[in-house]
Amino acid sequence: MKSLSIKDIAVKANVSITTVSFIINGKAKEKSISEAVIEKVEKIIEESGYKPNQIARSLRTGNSNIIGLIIEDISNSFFSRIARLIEDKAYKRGYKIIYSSTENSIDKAKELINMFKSRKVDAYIISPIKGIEEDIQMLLDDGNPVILFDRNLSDVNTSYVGADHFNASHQSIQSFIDQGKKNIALVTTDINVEQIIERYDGYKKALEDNGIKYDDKLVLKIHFNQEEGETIAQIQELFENKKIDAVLFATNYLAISGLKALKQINKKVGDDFGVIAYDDHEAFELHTPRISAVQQPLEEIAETIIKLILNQLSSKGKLPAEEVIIPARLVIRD
Amino acid sequence: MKSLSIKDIAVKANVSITTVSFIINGKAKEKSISEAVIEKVEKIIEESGYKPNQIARSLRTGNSNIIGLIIEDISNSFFSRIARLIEDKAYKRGYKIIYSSTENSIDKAKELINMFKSRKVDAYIISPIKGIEEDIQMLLDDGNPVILFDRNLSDVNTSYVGADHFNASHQSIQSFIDQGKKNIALVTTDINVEQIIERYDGYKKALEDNGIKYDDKLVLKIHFNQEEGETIAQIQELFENKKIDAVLFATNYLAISGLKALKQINKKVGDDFGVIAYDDHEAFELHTPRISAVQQPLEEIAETIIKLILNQLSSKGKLPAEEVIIPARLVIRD
DNA sequence: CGGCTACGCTAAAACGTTTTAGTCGATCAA
DNA sequence: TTGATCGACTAAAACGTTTTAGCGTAGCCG
Repeated sequence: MKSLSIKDIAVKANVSITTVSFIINGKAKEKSISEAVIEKVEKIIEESGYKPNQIARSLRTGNSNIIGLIIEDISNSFFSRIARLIEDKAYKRGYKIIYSSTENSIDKAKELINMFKSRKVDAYIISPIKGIEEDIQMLLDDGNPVILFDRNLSDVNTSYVGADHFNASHQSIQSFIDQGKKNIALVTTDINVEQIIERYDGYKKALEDNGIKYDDKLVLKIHFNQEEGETIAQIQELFENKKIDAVLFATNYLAISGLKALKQINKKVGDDFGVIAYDDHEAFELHTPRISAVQQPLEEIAETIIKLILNQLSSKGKLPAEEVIIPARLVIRD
Repeated sequence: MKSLSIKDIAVKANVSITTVSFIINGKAKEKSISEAVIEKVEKIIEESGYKPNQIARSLRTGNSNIIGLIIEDISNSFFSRIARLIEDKAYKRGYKIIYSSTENSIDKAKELINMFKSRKVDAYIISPIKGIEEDIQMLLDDGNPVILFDRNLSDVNTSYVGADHFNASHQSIQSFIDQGKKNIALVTTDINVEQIIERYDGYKKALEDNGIKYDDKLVLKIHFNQEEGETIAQIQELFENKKIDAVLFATNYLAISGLKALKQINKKVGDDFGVIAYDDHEAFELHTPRISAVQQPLEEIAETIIKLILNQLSSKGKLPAEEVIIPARLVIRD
């Protein structure tokens, strides 16, 4: 069963294709189509269940009402939650979202950008990785709205929305120090992205501000794509061999692995061993004792992203890049 | 900067559009284009960075190399994990995935189907809800490959991939009984979908098989879209007012809420109070004590879905609907 | 009465591909 | 010599829309 086309409707209504198109697009009044014809055509459309072919539409108009969202990994709860919020908000404004994960692979990221480009998405929301600066610059040069989030790319002049990682990290470490902790570890990843570096810088600066000497041996950089088992082993090694009374995990999945590691070596979180995780997770609230965490304001981030995108879409000319840094919240538990 | 079209390439290479198209689509040999021309054109394409406009392609060929994935909620870890696996596997076979969440709204589900339809996706993977049978039937009538997963729709004759919810639930309850539990509660939702009903049936049957009388008061049906606070309150009420020594949560988010509820009223999970969650979650492994869970074999489900889809896509005629039920695994912890 | 504008509608071009049905010359078998 | 086949390529239709330009009639102004 072939699906209906505008032509079928035109024939049925005994009017021209043009007329039907005007009616579909709400230009009937403006183009002075008579009330009678409008009603007749609308009735036929209704009855036949005709839906315009969006592909033909896109081909003709050059836009798609689709926003492309490129993230690191949809199965990470930070991203899946933000994706959901963005999807929701975009949907309410008449936009659809297509998303896809890069898995931190430069090649896949490039491919995704190309795919979105050849599908003529109207705008791009990207949590980028180093190595795709050129591709992003090309999108910008072609006049596409692009918003980076979560991580910024300093070499390229785009709008960006993200949390204040430096301060959140600084504040976390400060809270440890205020509790009298001295030997504070940082478990982070080796991916070379801004927000991870900022968290590291915040850690360092807080130590310095309090006259505590930075010790390289207390910082563990986990290789990004490795097996969880190995991660756990490395973390255990850190905790068993060093004198440590507090630790900041730079991502929520590291914190999860870290908590598993602690559990296995039977080291308890508590007054004499503090833990803070960056990015909250359901498991932290449930853990005994409950784990403190830095919460990124997801709702606000999503809302800001959508606002910036819509601004850019509705303005003809290019808008100046805008950076929005949103404070993160340290939630102290138990 | 307008993007290049096949015509630009043709002009540059001084050949016809047709020739370029043949080369792009690997039909050069078959259409006996000379080696020299092939090389020349390929070089020009390479240098200019030309990418075919997929929209025009789709319009002409009627397919898109895109598979539409419709799920309940991307921020639920079960779905986001399966989405990631499906995306990955599809990607390796040259297909892209577009996904979107229904939020259990019939209207949104219908809209999504229409959106995918008008974008001419090649196939549909849907975790359906009751009320969209007709829409799915229409997709089938139009000859589209459709695979349902997670939940089946008995009124419509589609392929389906899902876990064996009845047995998993039965087995869970049986394990409680084997431990000597007598008053076993079930916390489930009121959404009227097959897999939830099967879990309920498994619960009932296991009690019956062991000569335990089914007690309506031990079954709590949580309204789907309600606030978490209310859910927690209801669960607390259940536990405080009834004599209960074990509970099966029918979804992982209910289990999360349930554990929060238990924590607040300071009821400990342990030998005299057993908990099993349906669908595993990182929080369960980390909980003290660790929480047992029914694991759906995500990897296998994703793989099976993709296989069925590809089979249908590559066979011309319609294939008979196929139901694949995959056993779930009860993981007993601590 | 001639020229304008408004009304109600439509023909046809354009968007960027794929694909069918050729064309034109050269080679080949009979 | 002729008809068929092959090699190398191409013109043009088609996919389903949107949109520009325009057509014929009627009413109105001066």
